[in-house]
Amino acid sequence: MLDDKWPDGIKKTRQRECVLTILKNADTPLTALDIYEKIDQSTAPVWLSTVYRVLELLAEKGFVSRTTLIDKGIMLYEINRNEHKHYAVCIHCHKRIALQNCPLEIFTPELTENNFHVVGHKVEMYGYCSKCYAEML
Amino acid sequence: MLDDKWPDGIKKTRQRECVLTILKNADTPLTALDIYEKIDQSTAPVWLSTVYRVLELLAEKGFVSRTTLIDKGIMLYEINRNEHKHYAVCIHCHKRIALQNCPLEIFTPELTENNFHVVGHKVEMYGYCSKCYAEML
DNA sequence: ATTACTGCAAAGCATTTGCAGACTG
DNA sequence: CAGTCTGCAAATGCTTTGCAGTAAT
Repeated sequence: MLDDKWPDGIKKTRQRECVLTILKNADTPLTALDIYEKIDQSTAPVWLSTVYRVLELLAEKGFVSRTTLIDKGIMLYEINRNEHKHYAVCIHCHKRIALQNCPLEIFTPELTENNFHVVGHKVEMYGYCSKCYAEML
Repeated sequence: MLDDKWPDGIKKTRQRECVLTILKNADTPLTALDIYEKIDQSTAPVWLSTVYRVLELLAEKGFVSRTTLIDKGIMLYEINRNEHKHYAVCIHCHKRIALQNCPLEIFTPELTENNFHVVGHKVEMYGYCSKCYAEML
């Protein structure tokens, strides 16, 4: 995906590849700042505002999807690999456990009834992971 | 719920009842500003920062739950009435259609396997409502 | 009376925007 | 070369915080 040429009038730049690579290698959704900090700023700097702009572009084009942290309203980005879109999120340590099942067809009849055209979806379960739950007892 | 006495050392105040009433009467999640604007500031003013503080308290105590708008990271609050927790959200006009089905038992085996203790959950479908979809064509 | 809560102002912080120079195709 | 993109700085806007006075138990 996007290894060679980018679509339309969208140019392939070092900064964009930088962000994309990090997202590809991530196994959990990242904040813009996370991504910024993973970039080696000493040799090939990429500004935080650029990271935001790249993320916005990628989201707009459908290459990444956005979520938010529960408590704070901080935006998280993850690459769309058509998997790992459902998580159990620990309220305490924010660890995310990817869930495999996707039962969303169950909503389909309701949605067609409303003439709603689905583009994406999000499922998150909130609670305590085993470790944090143990600590609380 | 909370009609009479409030729990623990938590005091019942005009401001808190104000916010709570608005949340109870709302049929869709609201932002802090929405709530602030619904309060009659000319006769019984409640400051926006107070609204935030009340919402934080209510969320902490489990009386309201939080969501966020998709594109912007703006927090939405809705009262926990153990229903209407699943929405189809229009990307364009932000209209929310409440969904009735809740197929989340499907996740249960995975969660117990991970020793994850569920407290809450959220399901949101993103797309275009019939009106906005028609406008786009 | 004690402790918690609110008004108010100011700070905090994630995100966005404007503009001039740099780079891509 | 034309049209995009990025560095950089400054602004924006939601949310939080500090403090002194006010109200609830």
